[in-house]
Amino acid sequence: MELSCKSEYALLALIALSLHHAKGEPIRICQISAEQGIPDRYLEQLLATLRRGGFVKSQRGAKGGYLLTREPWKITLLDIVSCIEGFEAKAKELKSPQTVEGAVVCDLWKEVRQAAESVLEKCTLQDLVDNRNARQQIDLMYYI
Amino acid sequence: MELSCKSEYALLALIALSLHHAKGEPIRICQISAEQGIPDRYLEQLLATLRRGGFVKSQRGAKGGYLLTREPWKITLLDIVSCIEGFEAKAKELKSPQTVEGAVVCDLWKEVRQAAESVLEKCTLQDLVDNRNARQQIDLMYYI
DNA sequence: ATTATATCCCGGTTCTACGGTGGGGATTGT
DNA sequence: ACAATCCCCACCGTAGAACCGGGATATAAT
Repeated sequence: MELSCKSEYALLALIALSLHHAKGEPIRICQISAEQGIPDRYLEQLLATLRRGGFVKSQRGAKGGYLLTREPWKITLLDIVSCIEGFEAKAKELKSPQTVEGAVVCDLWKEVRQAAESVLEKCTLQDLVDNRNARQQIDLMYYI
Repeated sequence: MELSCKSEYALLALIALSLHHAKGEPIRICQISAEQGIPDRYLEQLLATLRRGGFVKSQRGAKGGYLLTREPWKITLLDIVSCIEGFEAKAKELKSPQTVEGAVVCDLWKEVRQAAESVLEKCTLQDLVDNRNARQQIDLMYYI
């Protein structure tokens, strides 16, 4: 389970897409990258991965951009992170332990991974958006 | 939180040290590396890190080797992994988020990390050793 | 004292992934 | 036609992982 900058960028982009999702209009890469401070050419790659993962669809040409394919509450964060971090993580698991000690540590690893994944599994993209809106309310109160 | 091969090697080495801990005799690097299938020169580096972290002490010269400095039940796995994966992980936290969305994702990251760390925190080196012994019993039963 | 044994410490090498950049091509609304 | 926008492929620099060598140093046995 990796929690790299990559996954963070992907979540930020999907939050941005969720916020505009009601309108039904596509959002441009450069718009997201400007709002969230993500290098646009890098974001492009991540959105391509998310598109292949079936989370977003793209519309090419003028007035084009990206759209969510599903409602934000139908996407768990584990789905997203798994897509971004790739499936070669599964390949790493395949190295079956040769010793008793190796098996014990392997079990421990699975337990830790499970703990992390359960957090991501319980949380949907909509939950993140709700958190964002709640936090923005708080910030506004301080501003007044 | 990284769960790399590095940490796995370190845990295996410390399990091996725990198993021989009662005798009070030091164990050589080459013995551990042979038992656990760890490249000896690499293991040397990891044991040096663990020594600087205060988990093991070394005895140089003939009949030398490594020894645990504390009892296995006084060492949590979080202690070990934190020592091995380094403290620059804390530096990564320092990048305070610039946007509301960034803050939300940062909170999520902390939550995931906390979940993983709590698993490691609850488990001591002795627990690992006990698991190992229990598993070996099972293997023996199948063998008979 | 000498020697064998072991760690210690310095360095180098190879490989992979991450974060990021660039160029050219395909598609689409106006 | 044209501009806007995504698509694809390739590249670069850096960092860390995993690993290897060589020599210095400390210790025990002789």
